[in-house]
Amino acid sequence: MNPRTDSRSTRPLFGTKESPAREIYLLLQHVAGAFEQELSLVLRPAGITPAQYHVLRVLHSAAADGLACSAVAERSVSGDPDVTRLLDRLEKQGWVSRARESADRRVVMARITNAGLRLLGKLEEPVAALHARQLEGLSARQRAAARTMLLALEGPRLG
Amino acid sequence: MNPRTDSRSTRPLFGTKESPAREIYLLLQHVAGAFEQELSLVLRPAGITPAQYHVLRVLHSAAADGLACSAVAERSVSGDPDVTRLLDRLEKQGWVSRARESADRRVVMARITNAGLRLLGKLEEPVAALHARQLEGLSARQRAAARTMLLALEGPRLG
DNA sequence: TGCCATTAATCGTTATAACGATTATCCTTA
DNA sequence: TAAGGATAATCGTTATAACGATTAATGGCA
Repeated sequence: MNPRTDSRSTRPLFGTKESPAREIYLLLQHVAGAFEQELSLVLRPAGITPAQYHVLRVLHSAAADGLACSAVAERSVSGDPDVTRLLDRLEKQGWVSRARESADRRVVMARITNAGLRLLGKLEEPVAALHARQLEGLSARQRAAARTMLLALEGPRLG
Repeated sequence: MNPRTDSRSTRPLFGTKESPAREIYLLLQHVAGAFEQELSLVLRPAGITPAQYHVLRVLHSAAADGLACSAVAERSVSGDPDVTRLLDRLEKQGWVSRARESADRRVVMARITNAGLRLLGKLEEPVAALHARQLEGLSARQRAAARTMLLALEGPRLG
């Protein structure tokens, strides 16, 4: 592993005199950032980013029907404010195709291509292995608790 | 709240047929992203980003001694690969100062200015309020569990 | 002492994120 | 049915992130 990305492995934890709430905030950002960085390393040989990978999976679950660009944005992890250009890049690489609807000509449907499906197939195993490794510090019981907790943190935002 | 940032409040959750490990990964990214976005809104009037705010706090805890740029990078939440230009921006706004060491002329020490300290002072209350609100979905017991869990997730990375 | 590996920070460049404004299409209703 | 508001996607621009290469200074060692 190169020294740049490795630096995150041995970085000292941030100050100990943070408020409890801020400590949790920082830990959360730290873990989420490390996980995403690790995923990006796994995806790099395929030439896609974590956000692009997630969109491909979303489109996969929509299958042949495709999904309107706005629907893709809504399901995006980061509420991507610019799905258009993210799809531009995926389309240029041949992983998705886009077509304007005939019914409502405002909407553009995005679909994953066969090449995109093959790409997801190749990535499935290494990505699953990564996630397994990332969670290996938690017992099965702790994982269930983690899920509950994250849903509780997300919940307040859902109105 | 504007419609752009509000979209994240009502976004449907991602697909239900994800693997357990991936579901946790997505929840984690989702919550971390939402929290950071909310912090960025609180910081916006002050003209700084969450990463810059964190660096200012790190420098604050280092007080007058200052901190080498490399030390700042190590303590950065995202292992910032380009602290130089982040500090450039903070310096241009007057929140930090930099000076090359006389002992070892390779290292550049960064220090927070008095203006930077005043800025942190003004931000302290709104940021604390935000974090309190973000965690209001968790009981005190759950917060302790969350901290333990996040440390367990981070731990494996520390060798 | 002079050389070379190492370390600290910066810089050049490309890619992506973020924000606002714009265009095209549709829907409602007066 | 024509006008005005709403919605979908795109585009223009600026700022930041990411990556690699480079420069400057140090320390060890023949």
